[in-house]
Amino acid sequence: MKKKLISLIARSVGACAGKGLLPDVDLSRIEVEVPANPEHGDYASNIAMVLASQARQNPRKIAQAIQENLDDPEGIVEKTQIAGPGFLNFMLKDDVWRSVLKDILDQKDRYGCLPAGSGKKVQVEFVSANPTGPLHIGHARGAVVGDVLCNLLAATGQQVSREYYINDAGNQMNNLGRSVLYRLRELAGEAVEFPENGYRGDYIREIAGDIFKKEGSRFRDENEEETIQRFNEAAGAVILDGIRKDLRDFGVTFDCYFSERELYRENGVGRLLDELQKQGFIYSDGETLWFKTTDYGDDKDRVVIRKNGEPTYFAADIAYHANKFSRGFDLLIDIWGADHHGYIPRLEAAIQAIGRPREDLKIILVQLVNLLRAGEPVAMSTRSGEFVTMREVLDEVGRDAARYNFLMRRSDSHLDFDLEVAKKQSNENPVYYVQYAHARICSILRTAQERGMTLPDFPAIRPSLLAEAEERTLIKMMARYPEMLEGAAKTLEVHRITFYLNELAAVFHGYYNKYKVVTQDAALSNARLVLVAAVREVLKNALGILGVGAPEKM
RNA sequence: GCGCCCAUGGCUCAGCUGGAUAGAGCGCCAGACUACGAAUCUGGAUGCCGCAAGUUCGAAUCUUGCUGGGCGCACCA
Repeated sequence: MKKKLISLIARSVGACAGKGLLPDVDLSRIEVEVPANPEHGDYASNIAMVLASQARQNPRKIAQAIQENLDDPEGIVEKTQIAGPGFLNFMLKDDVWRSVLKDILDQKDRYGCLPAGSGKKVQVEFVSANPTGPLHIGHARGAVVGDVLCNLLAATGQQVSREYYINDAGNQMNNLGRSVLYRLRELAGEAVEFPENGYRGDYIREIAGDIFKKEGSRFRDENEEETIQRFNEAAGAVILDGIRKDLRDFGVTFDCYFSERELYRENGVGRLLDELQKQGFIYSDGETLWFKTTDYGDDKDRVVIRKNGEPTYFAADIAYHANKFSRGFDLLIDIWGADHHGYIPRLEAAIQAIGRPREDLKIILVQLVNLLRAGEPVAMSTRSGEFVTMREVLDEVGRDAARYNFLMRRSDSHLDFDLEVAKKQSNENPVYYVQYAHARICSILRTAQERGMTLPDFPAIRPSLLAEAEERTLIKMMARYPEMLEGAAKTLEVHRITFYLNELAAVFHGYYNKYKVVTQDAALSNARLVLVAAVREVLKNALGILGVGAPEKM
């Protein structure tokens, strides 16, 4: 709808320019929006004010010229008006609005979506937690935001690949193997002092227990370094399996799990560093190799090969992102915990050094979650093993409520997650508000069916019967749904979907309490059944993108 | 010390990339089921949009400075 109006305005401005009324201007700056106040029309454009400074004319005069030169071959505009400092307001014909109902019922679960393959090839990397322990609640937020973003991008035509990067080469993994070894020694009856920076969670004891059952004290006959390496891999595999299962139960799946070790096979990291050194991005100070990230705005250069000859995490990450691009993606999106924000400049520097514009990598920071129980903070620390896992949250509050709660804030804003509130099935918990609207409509349709009515085809109803203010509001809100999705996809802001859903559900609940859908008047009932069926479809589609269920009964 | 993010009713937060009278939910007060589901609805009170300048037709939104809070600042990942 917006697009149609923009092209109407663009043609009018062009016509004005042709007549010498206006200078030629940049048409890409035409904006159309939905005014906050319905009296200001269905849509409004600020074009005249934008042009005023360029054209050095009174904005109202410009608006008038545009208004007079509007050519509306499809006949969608009922009337226009000039208001305020120079807004051009549009009222659309009722038929235009009612045709939205037809679109929704025709397109069903594709309503609001753009054709597959019409967009870019995008890769989204998210979660990417080290397989050193189960996922906790902070990972859960990143998982949901990433998953929903992928759904959203796919719905708006992008070709999306979901990826989990496994940091399985490095010190953290050695800690894991060592932690297992020490628990195993305890089981074998040795008196040991557990390493300071070891992982203390119970899952380590379980893994050690399994190994002990299988092989007893075999570790005593082995070289310690080799044993740790062996336990790293064994424990990492077990933990990663658990992570995959938790994610799957949370509704999050990946197309690819990419192992950091993969990068080191056939010396991929080394070869890339050599290449960059040839190009002058890497220099040596005799002992270590440095990447000149300051060339691209970082505040200092970064080490890629340590004094001891080992590559840093950053070195691997450069190779990893080069690898991603080599797989043909137009756009990479990384989702990180906000505590990693200091890492952004160096990675942006790196992707520019490997020959990509900065816009080809977008990094979404997800703020940390404050976990509460009935208002009281819950202490969390991975190392000490005192933390609430994603699994526990899932079991306690359920998938739908947990996911919805993570989507109620902008991702860069802190989130208080209260377990008691999230599991309450009450009005404090917005997920049920939206789901209830859906279930209610299903109930209405069941009732209609019991009374012998069937959902009529759109052409069979008299759309002019939908004349109540609430009905018009519902229709207009549903007409905005595709625009909302596009905006959310463009800005990568998934929370917009949640807010939209709350608003649509609110308008519906208000309508429901005021008017009856199934009445003695068959024609009116038919029209209203079509309306609420359309609302149900939009609710279901949006909930589907959020990965939240749309129950028919609750 | 340097850098990034945040600051909007009592609380938790939106505010569609600069628009018209700043909005929701929770909480508080008062009401609505012999009704297609009351997990719902209707009405009411609450705001120097942290402070101060600047940019312009127009600022919660952009710029700069300050205040206050969070997070980073490894040859960890």
